[in-house]
Amino acid sequence: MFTMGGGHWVRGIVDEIIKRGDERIVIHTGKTPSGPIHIGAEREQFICSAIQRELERRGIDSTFNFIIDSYDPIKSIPAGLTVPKGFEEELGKPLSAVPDPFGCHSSYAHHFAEEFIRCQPEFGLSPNIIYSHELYTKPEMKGAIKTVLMKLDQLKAIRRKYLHLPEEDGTADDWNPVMAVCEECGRIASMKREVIPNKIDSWDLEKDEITYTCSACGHKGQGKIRDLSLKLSWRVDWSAKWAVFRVTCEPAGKDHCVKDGAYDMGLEVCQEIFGYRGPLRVSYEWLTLGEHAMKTHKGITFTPMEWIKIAPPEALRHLILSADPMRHISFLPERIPDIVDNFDRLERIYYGIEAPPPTEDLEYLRDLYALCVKEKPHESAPARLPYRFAATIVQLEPILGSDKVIAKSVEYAARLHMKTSLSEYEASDVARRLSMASNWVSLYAPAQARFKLSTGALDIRISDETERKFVGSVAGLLERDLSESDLQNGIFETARTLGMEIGKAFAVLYRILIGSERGPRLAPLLLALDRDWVVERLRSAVQ
RNA sequence: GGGCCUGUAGCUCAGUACGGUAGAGCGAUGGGCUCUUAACCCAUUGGCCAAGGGUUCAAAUCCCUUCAGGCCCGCCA
Repeated sequence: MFTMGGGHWVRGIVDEIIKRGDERIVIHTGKTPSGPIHIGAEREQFICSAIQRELERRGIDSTFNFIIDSYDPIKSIPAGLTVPKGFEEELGKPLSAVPDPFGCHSSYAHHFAEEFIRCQPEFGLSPNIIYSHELYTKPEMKGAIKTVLMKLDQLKAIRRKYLHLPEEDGTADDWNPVMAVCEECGRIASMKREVIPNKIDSWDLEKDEITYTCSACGHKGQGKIRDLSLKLSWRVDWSAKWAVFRVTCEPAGKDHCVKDGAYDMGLEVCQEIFGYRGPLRVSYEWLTLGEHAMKTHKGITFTPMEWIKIAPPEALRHLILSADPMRHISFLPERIPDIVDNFDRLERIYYGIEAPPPTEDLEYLRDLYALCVKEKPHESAPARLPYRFAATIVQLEPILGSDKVIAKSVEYAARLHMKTSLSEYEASDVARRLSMASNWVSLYAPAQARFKLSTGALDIRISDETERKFVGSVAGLLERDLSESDLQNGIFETARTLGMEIGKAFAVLYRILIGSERGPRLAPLLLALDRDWVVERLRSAVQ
C-alpha cells in the first residue's frame, strides 16, 4: 500500500503544541515512588523526550520537568519488598517521610525515585527533578490551596459531576481536597481497611488558620496555611501543578485519559478553579510483562536498572518509540536478543547499510532512529557486536578467559563491518554488550540459548560406523596440537573424506561436548578445553 | 451498571485517519556455502484479518451486533 510518509508520530504532537502558542513550552511528567519504578514509566519519559527533541529540531526551546510525587501517602508495602519489622507503622505517612527500608537514602521516596532517576541519563534524558514534598512548601502551592478553599463549592460541584455521585442538595457533601500531615503522628492518611485522608475541619482565610483532625491518631491540630504541611488530593493536586507551572503538555496513562477520568476532571478544575487552560493531553497504553500489566504493589515489575544490565538503553527507546502510544507493548526479558536486533537493523537502515522493508517509510525510520539514540547519531555506522553472538561467546568465558572473549568479539565485530580496527567507542560498546549478554544468559535466557559442557557421565553412545570413525579422527587431530585454523579445516576435511555431511559431522561433536545439535565455533572451543580431557571424552563416546 | 482501548501468520507487530485482490521481522522446513562463534545466502512454508451481519462494483479498513482480553468510573504510568 502507498505510504503517506510524514515521519514519526511525535511530529503531529509537536504540531499541536506549537498551535497552542504558549509563551514557554513546558513538558511535564510525574510518578509516585510507591515502590520500584518499572520500565512502563519510561514510556511517559520517552514520549516527553521525543517531543523535546522534535521541538529542538525545529529550533524551539522547552522545559522538561519530572515531578516525583513524594508527598503521597504510602498505602501499602509492595509484594516482594523486604522491610524491617514494624514497618506497617509507616503506612499513611508521606513517602518522603518514610525511612528507606534499605537504609541508603534519606527516605522511601528518595530510594525508589533516585534509583529511577539515576538511570535516566543512560536512556538519553535529563529532566528537571521536582519532589512534591518540597514543592508544597512553596508559596505557589500554598496559594493554590487557598484558591481551592475559596472556590470549594464550585470545586465540589465539578467533582460530583465527574464521579457520577447521586445528586445531593449540596449540604451533605463534606469532601475537602486539602489534607494535613498530622503534627503528632506524621501521617497524612490512615490506612486501616481503606484509605482515609486527613481532611481539614475548618478554615479561615482571613486569619490564615486551619484546623484538622488526624484520621489515624485522632490528634486535633491547628495552624497557619503557610506553616502547616498541607497537600491537595490527587485530581486537584494534578491541576494545581498544571496551573503553577503553566504546563503545555503532559502525557498520561490511558487509565487517566478515559472519558470523565482524572484528566478530564483535572482540565476542568484547572480552567474553572485555577484559571489556566491546562496542558495538551497525550495518552498512552501500558507496557505489560508478558500478559500481565506491571503492578508495583503486586511486585510485578521490571525496572530500567534491570534493563541496563541486560540490554542497550537505545533498544528500550526503540521498543517504546516505535510503537503507537495507544497500543500496548508486551515485553518479555527472554526476547531481549530480538529487541536488540531490531534496533541494530534500524541503525543499519539509517546508515544505508541495509535496505528498508519496501512497505516502510524511510523518513519515519530516520526520525525514529534519531529519537532512539542517546544524543546525536554518530557520523557513520558504529560497528556493533550482534547480541546473539555475545550471548554465545560469553558462555565460553569460564574456559577462554575474559581477555580472549573480548579480543575475539572485537575481531568479529570489526570483520562484520569490514573494518580493520574498532574506534574507542565501538570497542567499549562491544565490551558493554558482552557484559549485558552475560547477565542476560544467567538471568533470563531460555534453555535453548544456553549451553554447558557435558562433564558428567556420558549419556550418548555413537553407533553409526562413519560417525565413529569421524569422532576418532578428530580425537587424533587434537593430539597433534594444531593451530586453530588448521584444526577447523582438519575437521572439515576429515568429514569430507569420510563422505559425511558437514552439518551432521559438527552435530555429532556438539552432542558429545554440550549435548546440543549446534554450538559455538568448534575449533576455538576444542582448543580452549583441556586437551587430554577432550580426547578421552571423544574416544569414550565411540568405544 | 456506564465508558475507553485492543483482537491481523506459531510469536512480535505493520497496514485502519483517505476502502482497491493480505505484509515485515523472528520461527519452522528445504537447499547452498574451500565451510558454522546457534553465522550467512537463497527458496519454501505459513492467515475465514476474533465471530456474525450491513453499506459498496470493491471492506482488515466504514457502520451495527456479539465474543474474548486489558483498563477507567475511589488512591495507583
